Amino acid sequence: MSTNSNTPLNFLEEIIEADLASGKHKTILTRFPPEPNGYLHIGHATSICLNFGLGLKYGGATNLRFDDTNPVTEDTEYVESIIEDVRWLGFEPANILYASDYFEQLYEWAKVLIQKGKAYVDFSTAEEIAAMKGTPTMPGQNSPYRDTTPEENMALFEKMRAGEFPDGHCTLRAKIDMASSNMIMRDPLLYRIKHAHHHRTGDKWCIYPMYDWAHGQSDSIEKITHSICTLEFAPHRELYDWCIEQLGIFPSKQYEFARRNVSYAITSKRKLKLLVEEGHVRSWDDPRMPTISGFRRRGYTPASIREFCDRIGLGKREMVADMSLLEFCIREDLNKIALRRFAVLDPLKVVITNYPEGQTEALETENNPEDPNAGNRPLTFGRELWIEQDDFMENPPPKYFRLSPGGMVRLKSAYIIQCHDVVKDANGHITEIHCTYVPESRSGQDTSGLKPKGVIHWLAASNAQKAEVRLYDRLFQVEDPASEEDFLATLNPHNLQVIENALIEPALADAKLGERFQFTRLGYFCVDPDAQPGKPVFNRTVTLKDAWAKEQQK
RNA sequence: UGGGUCAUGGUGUAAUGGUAACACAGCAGAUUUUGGUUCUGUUUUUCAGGGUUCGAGUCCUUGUGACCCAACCA
Repeated sequence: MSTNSNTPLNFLEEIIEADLASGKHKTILTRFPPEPNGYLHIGHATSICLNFGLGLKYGGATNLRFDDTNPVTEDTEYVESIIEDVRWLGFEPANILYASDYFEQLYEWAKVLIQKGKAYVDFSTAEEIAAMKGTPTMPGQNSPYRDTTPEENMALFEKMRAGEFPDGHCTLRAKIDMASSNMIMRDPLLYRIKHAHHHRTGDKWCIYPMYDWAHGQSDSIEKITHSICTLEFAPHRELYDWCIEQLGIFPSKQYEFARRNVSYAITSKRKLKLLVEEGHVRSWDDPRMPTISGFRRRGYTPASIREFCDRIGLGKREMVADMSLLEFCIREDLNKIALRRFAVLDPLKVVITNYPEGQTEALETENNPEDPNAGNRPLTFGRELWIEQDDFMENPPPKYFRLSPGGMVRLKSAYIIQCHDVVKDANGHITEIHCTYVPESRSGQDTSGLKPKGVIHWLAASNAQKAEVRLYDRLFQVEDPASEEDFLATLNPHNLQVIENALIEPALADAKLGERFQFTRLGYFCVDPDAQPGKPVFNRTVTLKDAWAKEQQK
């Protein structure tokens, strides 16, 4: 989160600064409250950056609190991955807490409500409750159990806890207003019976609080000052405030912002799960997945994701941020820090006919032109080289300034070469090209006076190594796959291209997990966890901007 | 025919009654031993009607449109 005072404040920052200025709060405390029932995705990342960012910006703090009130969907596996993802993004929670830590307190508070005549045990079925709920335009009807005495309710609620009723036999409901124009206020359910094993409390409980009874009170217990959630919870705010007021506890306040979506991505838990289960991707951390673990494996840096979250802004209207902004952020970050390396993904052999057979020569090139401190590395030049197929055309179109028959090109950090022969097989496919090099054009001591426009990367056949390279493209072909009737039909068939036998320079052969590189002229790449000693595997994080590809599309 | 939230370029976000701006994307050019980076220029904007005002994206009013709410999910 930027602390630049020149940047305009978003509406939450305005609220916080007003609260701080008025003395309503001396410091702020926010929270990120995931339910541990799935893996975190880019949408969660924006919420994490928002909550932790505000805590940091205003010298406050942020809790990570698991909203673990529904034991049938939750698991410690998710707890662990969520903690890992939050830390990977670069944030350290002030406290790692669980709504389940507050079950006893929430139970006591429910009894307070019962004593006040503000809650009752309802034996209606789910269907009956739904039928009595009314509709947005018609008031609901009171439950026949609504006027049970506090004494009776207290005994019944204790029986609920004691396990004397089966699942779904009854619920505890707040007694508010069945005619409220806000559907949420029509006697909301507070507790339901679930004889289920909870990942933290085990079999201690068979009644579990609903979101509305757990969330606000958990905020209050932790003395959260600004409880930030998405817009769909706006109608819940009335109930949030009602509960806190009935109990007379610390008045945490809820503020809503619009969920921040990203184009070409999907954030529905169900749909993400489908992609994994049906094998459209390999796993939850597949580099094509919009999960935080997917972005991590893809090679995105935490800084780039934080920068993206800062740049997309914040508001209260439905929005879809451009994936191209995320790509801009990762390129911007990696351009500064990634070491440059040569790799040839689609090799074409070049023979330098005027270079002595068996001879090699040591050259040098910069590790990162954006960072003088990154130093240099050695390259080996020789008679036989590899270049990209794309960097040679027998019949080049206008504006093509790479290699072609009779044409000249600079081999980066080496010599200028000129093509004089194209060798083809019986089918007419080019098998290799023959060139001459200009001995006096050696980089750094060029006296040739030649200025070819094209500069291409290359590898010496004598020491090029093999590697597997995985090229990823957008998972979906449409900007908003979630709105499609069949989102699977919009999967990009070319979202993954595996190159088994790419060639890399020796300096890349022992790259370690977590290292990121720019493959010169190709894009940014990182080491995949599938890599083994002697068998490197690289993922393409993002391509470089490609003005030539754009020119060709015209 | 209820309530809530919202409406500014292609996408986002500012402008808090006083010249509609910034970023990304796009386009054009300069530089470049990465068709990268960097730099310069540039196309495109206030949902509609009415009103208040010297002056309205902003205030009032009437519409229109979008999203959310009738889970023993969060």
